[in-house]
Parts: sequence; C-alpha cells; structure tokens
Amino acid sequence: MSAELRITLAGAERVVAAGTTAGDALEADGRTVIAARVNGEARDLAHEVAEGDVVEPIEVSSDEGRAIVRHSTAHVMAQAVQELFPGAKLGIGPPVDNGFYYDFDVEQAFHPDDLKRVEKRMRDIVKQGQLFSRRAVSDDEAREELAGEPYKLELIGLKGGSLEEESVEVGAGQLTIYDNLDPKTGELCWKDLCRGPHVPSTRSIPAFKLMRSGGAYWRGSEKNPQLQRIYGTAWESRDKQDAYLKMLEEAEKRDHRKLGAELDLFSFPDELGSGLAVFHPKGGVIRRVMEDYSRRRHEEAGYEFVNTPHITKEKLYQVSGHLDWYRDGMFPPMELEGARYYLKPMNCPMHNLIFRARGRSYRELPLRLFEFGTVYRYEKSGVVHGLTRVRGLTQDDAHIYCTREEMRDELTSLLRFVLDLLRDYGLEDFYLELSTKDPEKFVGSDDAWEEATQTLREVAEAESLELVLDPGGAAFYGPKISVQVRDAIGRTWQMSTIQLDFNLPELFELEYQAADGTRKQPVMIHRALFGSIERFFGVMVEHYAGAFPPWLAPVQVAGIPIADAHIPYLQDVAKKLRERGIRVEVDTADDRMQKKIRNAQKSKVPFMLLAGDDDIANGAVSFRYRNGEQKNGVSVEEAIAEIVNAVERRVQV
RNA sequence: GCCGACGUAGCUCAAUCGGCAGAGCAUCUGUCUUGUAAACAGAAGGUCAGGGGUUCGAUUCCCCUCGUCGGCUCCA
Repeated sequence: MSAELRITLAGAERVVAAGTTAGDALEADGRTVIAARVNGEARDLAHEVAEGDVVEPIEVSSDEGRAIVRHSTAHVMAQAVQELFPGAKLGIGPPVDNGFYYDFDVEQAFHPDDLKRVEKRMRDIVKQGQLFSRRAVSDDEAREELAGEPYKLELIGLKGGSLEEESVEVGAGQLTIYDNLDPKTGELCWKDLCRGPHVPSTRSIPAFKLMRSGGAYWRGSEKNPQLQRIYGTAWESRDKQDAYLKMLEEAEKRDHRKLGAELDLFSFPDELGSGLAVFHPKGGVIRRVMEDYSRRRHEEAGYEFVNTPHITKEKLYQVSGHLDWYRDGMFPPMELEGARYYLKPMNCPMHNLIFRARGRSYRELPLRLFEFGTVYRYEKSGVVHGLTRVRGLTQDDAHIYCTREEMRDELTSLLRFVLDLLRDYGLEDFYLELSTKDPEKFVGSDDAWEEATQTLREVAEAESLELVLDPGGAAFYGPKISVQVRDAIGRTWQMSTIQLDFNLPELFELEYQAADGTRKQPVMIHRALFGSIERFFGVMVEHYAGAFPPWLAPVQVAGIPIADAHIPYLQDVAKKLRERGIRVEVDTADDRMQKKIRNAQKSKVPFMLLAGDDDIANGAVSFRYRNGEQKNGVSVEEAIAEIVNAVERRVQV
C-alpha cells in the first residue's frame, strides 16, 4: 500500500501521508474550523482522507458550521438530561434555525428549574472537553447497543425508507454511533446513534443557552405519544449569541400584545371568549385609516364593493364543499326554524352568489368584487395567539372573475397592485412563494394548472423578487402565490396571497356569455392583501414597534402648554390642524409640562407641539420629535405645513 | 385538540408555610403652575379568574371550567 495520497486542498493539489485526517490536512484547530467537507460531504475533522479527495474547511461561523455546533450541543444536552434523569429515553435532536432541540420521553415534563440544572451540567461537560468519536456499526450491533432506547430502535427500523424519513440520526447508508470520551482517560461517558458530523470536542462549543421546553409529538404526528422537547441556542461566539438574545429581547419589546395594551389599542376581554378582539378608540382609528386608504386604492384599481352577511344556512357551504373539507374549522351550527345556520368561515361562496345573481357578459369581466368581510373560524384552543391567530377576523377579501385569456394580465397587475400597496404601508422587503400542484390531490384539468402555474411564475419573475418554490404546497383547487414580508427586525411574515381556483366556479356553475354567444366558465382568483386586518394590524405594530408613521398614528400631534395660560393659544393651533384633518390633542391635564412630554413620548406620538410665552410672542410653536430632537420657534403656518406634509406623504418620522 | 407553566387593583408586581390582602404607576379630589421623559398631598379602587370540594376557617390544599403564556399538531 502506498504511504502517500494525493488530495485537493483549497483548490490546490497536495500530497499527504496515508492516515492523514481531514483536520490534519486543513491544520484545523477545532475552533474556527470545526469540520471538513470531503468531496462535498460534511465530515468530522478526524475523518481520514483518501486518494483523490477534495477537502475543504467548514468554519464555525458558516451556516453549516453553526448547524454542526448546534447539533453537537444537542448531544451534550441529551447527555446531561440522561445523567440527571436516568429514565429519560432519547427521541431526536437536530439543529434548527438559530439553535437545536432534543426530544425525550420522561416520566414528568421538565420544569423551568430543571432546565437550569441541565444547563449547568452541560457547562461542566463542555468544560471537560469530551471528544466526539465516530464508530461505524452494523444494524444488529446498533440494535443491541441501543436496546434501551426504543425510539432509536424505531429509527433504525425506518432506515432505507423514504427520503423524507432521513434524519440526523440515521442516514441512508451505514449506521454510526458517536461516543463521547473523557479526554484524559478515554473512558466512554455517553453515546448516541448519529450520522454526524460533530465538532471534535465539547470545548469546540463556544456559546449556548437553553431556551424553553414543551411537548412535541414523536415523529410529528398527533397519533404518536408526546415527548418532551427542550430547545436551546448555540453560536460560534459569545458575541453572536448575545446579539441573537438581544434580537429576541427587541422582538419581545415589540410584541403587539404588550404594545396593544400599553398603547390602549385593543384587548381580548375574557367575556367574549378566546381569540375575539375588541379595538379601542386608538386602535380603531388606526384600523379605520388603514381600511380607508385600502378602499380608495381598490376603488382606483377598478374593484367594486360588496357586502355579505355573517351567517348563512348550511346549504351554501355544502355547495362550496367547505362543510366537507373544513367542517372542523367552523363554529358548530345553530338550529332555527328547522334550518341549520353557520357562521361564515370564508367570503368566497357569498361573492359567487353575487356573480350568479344575474347573467354575466364577457364585457363585465374582469369583475372584481371586494369586501372587508368578517369571518369566524374555530381555531383550536392551543393555537390562538394575539391578533395573529384569532377566531373572528376581517379579511380584505377580493374575488376576481375573468376569462382564461385575461388571467395573465390580471395576475400581473394584481401582484403589482398588492406590492405597491404593501409598500405604502411601509413594508419594503419581500419575497414570493409559489405553491404548486399536489399531484395526489387536485381538481381541474392539467393544462389549466399548467397555464396558471406558469403564469404565476412569470408574473412573479417579472417583479425581480426572490422566488421560493413550494412544490405540492397548493390547495387542491388551484395554485397560489404568496407575498412574504420581512419586517424591521428581519422576521418574515406571510402577508398577501393570490390564489387561483378551478373548483368553485365549477361547483357554483358560474358562467358568462362570451362574444361568440357561447356560455363559458370564468376563472376565479382569490386575493387577500392584508390577509386578515387583525393580523396585519399586529404585524404593523411589531414592524413599527408601536411608533406608527404620522399618517397611521392614532394621535398625530400632542399640544403641550408650558403653563396653563398657554392652553388657549395651543387650542387655536389645534383647531387649525383639525381643519387640515390632523388628529391632535391638547394636554390640558393638571400635570407639569415635563410630565406631559413624558406621557406623549410614552404614547409614541410623532409630533409634540409646545408653546410658551416666547412662542406666543412670535406666533410660533416648538417641535419635539419622537427621537427627542427639538426645533423651536417655528411659525404656526410652517409647523402645520410640516405636519400635513408628513401625513400626506405617508412617511415615517 | 395534546403537553407544560400560570391567573392577586386598570397596568407592573409583593405578601399570606390555611387565620382582617399590600406597593408603585394609572384614576379621582385638592394644593402648586414657565421651556423638552415623573411637582406635592389625600381619596378611591380587590367575591385573590369562575364554580365545586376538604376544613372551625380557603386567595393559599384538591377537582372542574374559563382565560393567558411557551411548545406540538393544525392553519381553507
């Protein structure tokens, strides 16, 4: 056998001794370079290279490197858990976005205090510097070694099954076990079935923290037993971790549930029931302005406004198929006069009735019906969440009926319309997601799907936005494009959806008379821009951290007198502002001026106008802006112009 | 729906190992009023989420319901 091997390292050929590890070849320290990519596959640094291998470093600060650190940290956590809770059986423990988790079958769910104990034990293990050592095993050997781990045994049994079942525990080929070894004695401390790779030593884990625990179904199915999952985060440095924790803190500060209460925007009275919001005056005015602007834009874009009731006899949802498909998501019916009535979960069937109310001509198409339609959905008790997941919501719902020939132009202008409008609300950073046909479950002809999907794709590509594919993700009745928005701190939210529907026109027997006198079926496009107003409202609160741009701010101007004597002067200024449509409040309370500023600041009013003797003498006011800056002695006319201008241009200040 | 944590004044949070429930802010009243984030004083505010049980006595212990939070599943 040859004592030398030829490998490619960082693009250059190198000759190394046989038995050289990837770590040796890369001169990896196990700190910055924590694993290797050998012929494209991620490997441990201890992996021995072979003739002709292409070896590249995996740095801890790359996505792949972080995932390896996180995966290794999950192992450390599992070891700590099994030491502290000897009966704990292992589920799976993969890296995920920003961290990792591990599932355990334990007698009793973890208490927050338990996490502290586990974390402490983990720190000891990390400090000890246990080595991750890979060992290939046969299926039978693995079964024998893991006889006490029923879930691992199940995974071994699944090996070679469908690709989807491939996991971090079990790859497609050879099974491997990772031993964690005491660095001094070489003694086995712990082991786990795992395909790897791992960092060389627990000391290569620079920063980690346990976050929370919760229940999780084994292999993601509610038919399976529930395990206890612990989530943690891990990073390539303490600084990166701190930055991440700070981002979470920032997100918490922006939480719309918290800000909604603080700013007196909305609440969820217990008396109403879970997931049913009431909007207070300050939230109500934001909502009204959001809706008004949307109405105006829709009107300009050729939409017609309709209104439909909140309840209906069951027949409608039998025809539409909703009772077949989504009965569990609907509130149960109420019986009256021998009929069953349902709260409506969707507006489209009612809009179809409007389309069908008389014969339709091709000349009327595209027919664009728009409604702020309130719907009720029985969301399961565990999922309601602030304004983003509610049981009563108002959709800015439009249904567009057009001919097959018109579909392309309609979708193009529709997507542009949607993006433009979202930009007007201050959302700038988008990507699109295209959900295509599930070959197992669909209605409509193949060529209709093909044409619609292709059209959506072209329309999306024409916007030169990032397009993410979601193969098989469409509903059975038609393909969908959705607009994903990144907010001010980089979180993504699914906002608008544009969905083609080949099913409802059929079920409702919708038709129009074409130019040649024949009757044809229109194409139907479902489209919501905000999705639900409640949810959009919540996203806006978080995006702006409650500091709405002036056009949306519930109170746009706070008038603050230096002393009571200046109140009439400010009230006069306020009157002039009101005449220009500005929402202004003069603070006449029995507080000192400093306190009034503090109150206005806390309520995130965009403009404070102060007036004292000096201002009055000059026919002026003094600005204080939200960021604390001030501009003194501005003439009343100029001040009004500045405020009106900011509102009209819908800018943030 | 499932697993877990939790529910005390409008808000944020104390206290009671089963024996008359407390603070700050907000509210109300009064006193005081001049330049960019909290004047002073007093008052009022609670069926300790709701219901049932154990007990001489329950905010405290047990059960149920409702609600909130964190996960899982679901999301037309």
